[in-house]
Amino acid sequence: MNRYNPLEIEEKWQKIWEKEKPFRALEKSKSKTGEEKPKKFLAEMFPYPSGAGLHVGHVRNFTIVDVLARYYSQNGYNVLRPFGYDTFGLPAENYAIKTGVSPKVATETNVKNFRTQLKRLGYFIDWDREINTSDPEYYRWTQWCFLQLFKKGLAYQKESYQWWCPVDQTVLANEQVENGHCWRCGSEVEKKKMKQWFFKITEYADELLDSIDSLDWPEKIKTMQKNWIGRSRGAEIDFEIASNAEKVKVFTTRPDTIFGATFLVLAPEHPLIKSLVNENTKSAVEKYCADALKKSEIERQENKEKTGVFTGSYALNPATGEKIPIWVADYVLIGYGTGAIMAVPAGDDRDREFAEKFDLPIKKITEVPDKPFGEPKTTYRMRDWLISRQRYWGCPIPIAYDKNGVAHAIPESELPVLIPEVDDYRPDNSGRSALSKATDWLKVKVPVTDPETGKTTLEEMTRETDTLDGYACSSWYLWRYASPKDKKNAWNPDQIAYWEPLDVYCGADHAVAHLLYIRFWCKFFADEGKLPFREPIEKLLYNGYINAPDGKKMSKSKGNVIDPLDVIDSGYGADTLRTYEMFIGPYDLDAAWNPRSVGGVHRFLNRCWNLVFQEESVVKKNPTEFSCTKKTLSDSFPTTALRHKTIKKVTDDIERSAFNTAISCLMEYVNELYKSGASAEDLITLGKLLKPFAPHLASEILEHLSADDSWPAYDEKYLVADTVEVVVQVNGKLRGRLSVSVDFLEDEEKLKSLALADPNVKKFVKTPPLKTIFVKPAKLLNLVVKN
RNA sequence: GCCCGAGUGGCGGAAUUGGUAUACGCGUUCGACUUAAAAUCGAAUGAGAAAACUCAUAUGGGUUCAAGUCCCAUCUCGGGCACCA
Repeated sequence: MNRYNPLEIEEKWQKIWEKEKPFRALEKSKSKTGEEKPKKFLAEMFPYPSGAGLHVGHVRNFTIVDVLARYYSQNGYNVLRPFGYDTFGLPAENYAIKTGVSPKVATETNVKNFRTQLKRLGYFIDWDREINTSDPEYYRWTQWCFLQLFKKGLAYQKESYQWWCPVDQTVLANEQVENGHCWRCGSEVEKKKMKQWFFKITEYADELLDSIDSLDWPEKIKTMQKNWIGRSRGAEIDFEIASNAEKVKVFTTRPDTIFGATFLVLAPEHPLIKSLVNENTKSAVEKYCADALKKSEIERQENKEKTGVFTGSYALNPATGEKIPIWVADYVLIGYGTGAIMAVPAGDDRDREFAEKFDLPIKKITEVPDKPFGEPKTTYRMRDWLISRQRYWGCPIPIAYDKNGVAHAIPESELPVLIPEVDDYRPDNSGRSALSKATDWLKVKVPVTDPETGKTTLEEMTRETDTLDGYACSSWYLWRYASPKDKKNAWNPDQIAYWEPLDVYCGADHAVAHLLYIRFWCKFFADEGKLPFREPIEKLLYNGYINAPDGKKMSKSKGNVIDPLDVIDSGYGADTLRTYEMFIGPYDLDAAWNPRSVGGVHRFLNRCWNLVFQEESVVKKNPTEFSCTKKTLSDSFPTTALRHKTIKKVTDDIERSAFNTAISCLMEYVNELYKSGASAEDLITLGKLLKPFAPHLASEILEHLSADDSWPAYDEKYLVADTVEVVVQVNGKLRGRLSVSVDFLEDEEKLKSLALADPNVKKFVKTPPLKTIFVKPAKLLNLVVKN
């Protein structure tokens, strides 16, 4: 046979897989043998299909899932590994604005390209379950989900100050603002007062927080989510205003420090400020508040120097009865607690700094109240999820407004609300999306029932022109995977009961946003009786990034992007690429691309090929036992123990997601077989163990040896040798090695005398040992002596 | 500032429960094959030493028969949050 030619082999097997569809998940009811297979449902975070095609980072992410899918499949599981595309979003829309190509067309092209590339990697994907969030058949159900939340009051409108990206001309969720910059275009965000749609995620704040500990997720992600939710327990205390009947409600985590409260501070946006100013202070306070709003959040963050202004009014400290001044300052945030604080400069650094700057009293806390002041209150750092986007290429919000501006749900029977075709995709300056330009589409008749007569009439209304945050589309796709073609339901309850929750989810991003939102929706739909579980993801693998060879992030502008298709086409093939990305290091750490190491992995696969297909001139085969056709072997065959050891190690390593060491173990195995010769059983085992990583080559090997791909079992009895090495230490230092019969491991006295007979050990043992310690699993004997 | 991680050869990394530190790969050196090169195969490869050994897992202490692993302190790097009362 010829040399290892990956491109030829890969094309052959990809054609076979395309035709035979071996990666289709079995419907539970259709289980062939009658005997039910256990299920495994695995998925990666579905990608945004960009015009650039697959990235090596995608390949790492998808290959992890692929290794597991193939491993579980080889172990007899009914595996569901679907695939999808997160296709709504700004890149397609901005491309449309630039080129005039509609986002729909551009998206179709990109998805097609992605699919072709994915197939060239030989992925174990059930292609009959492909989904796409901008497909009307998909987004009608996104709209349905919205309506369920709307019905329960968990989708609501609120006028408030929100993050606004002036370049993308849309509002953003808190989770999409990174250091005061837009997560997509990087421009500085502003605050804008707008009426917007929200999902009431705070309703589930406690459960989202309390159930984190039970998740089999990386601690890093769990901590980030805990911090994001940021629960604080404290109290709300009313402070009476000296000059009028109003009260200022403050939130504090330390109500016990109230004796040290010497002034109050309100956020510049606080509604009570108007009633607190007098003729002397009015203009200064108004100017301060207006400036604070104008200041970008960056400025507010960068300039930690305290600023503020006195309102002219006083409040009464309920503990001391003292009159204390009320100030306005931007270090108090309107969105947290009550937007007002009692300042305790003796106990709080920020308050002290403020008091020192404005010469306000600092009073030592000498007394603690017997009965606590105020009402116990819990607050959260997390805010409700802002879901309106003033952009064209998103899922339309299924809402219309009557002539009084009241929001009405579009009836479920009228879904989907399709995205209208427009000529100009640009949002306008008014803060409305391009949907507002589809004048015919805007008009809709919605049935309204008169509460008195009970009569239903059709009323002409105007459609909502905002679209949904893309994260809404990805908050339920894992459930759609269970029944992606269902025309009657967002998800089919029987299929959900069988497949879900997801066993393993793998991704490298969205630690708080997506992974929090999907938990929120899961709890909501569980409360609705639509899901039989409260956490959607059993196990989360959060993989690291792949960086350029210099360790820096790959980016088009730096010109250091490695294209996975180039790696394949250069002659290495997909198996080398996949195996290399699993070998590059622990899956959860960032890694730098190393072109030479790719060559090393290719050499390894080449050696695998040679072992099976090459003539004796290259590989020294076992002179007595080697035969590719011989299926039964004696236990005394020289590589039997090694084979069983390798099976155990590779199995254990895949189970604990240590893909890099699983591969190094296979390398050792192959190196050893090169030296000692291989039996047919050894080679079949190699093919089986290799298949999750290099499925094309492994399929070729197994076909050649007429073997199936069932995962091999190991037998403990082969893992114990007749003769074992016992390490001898003196005071913890290695001084000798004994080769002894395995029976001696039971006889510590015998080992001790053998050790003391060793000339090298003798040199270090001048007096009889005080004690000896024998560690059986490590086969280590430590002699403790006093010399 | 606060909260997490992580520091091991020339490089990526291994050591899973406190028990033989440096597996595997890259690189380098030498050898075989070749007119030659590539490819391939074999050998060596933490530092010092001829060797016995000694010293090495960021730094300094500690616990232990035994520490890369546990404890305390310090330094460096990475990530997250950041005026959240």
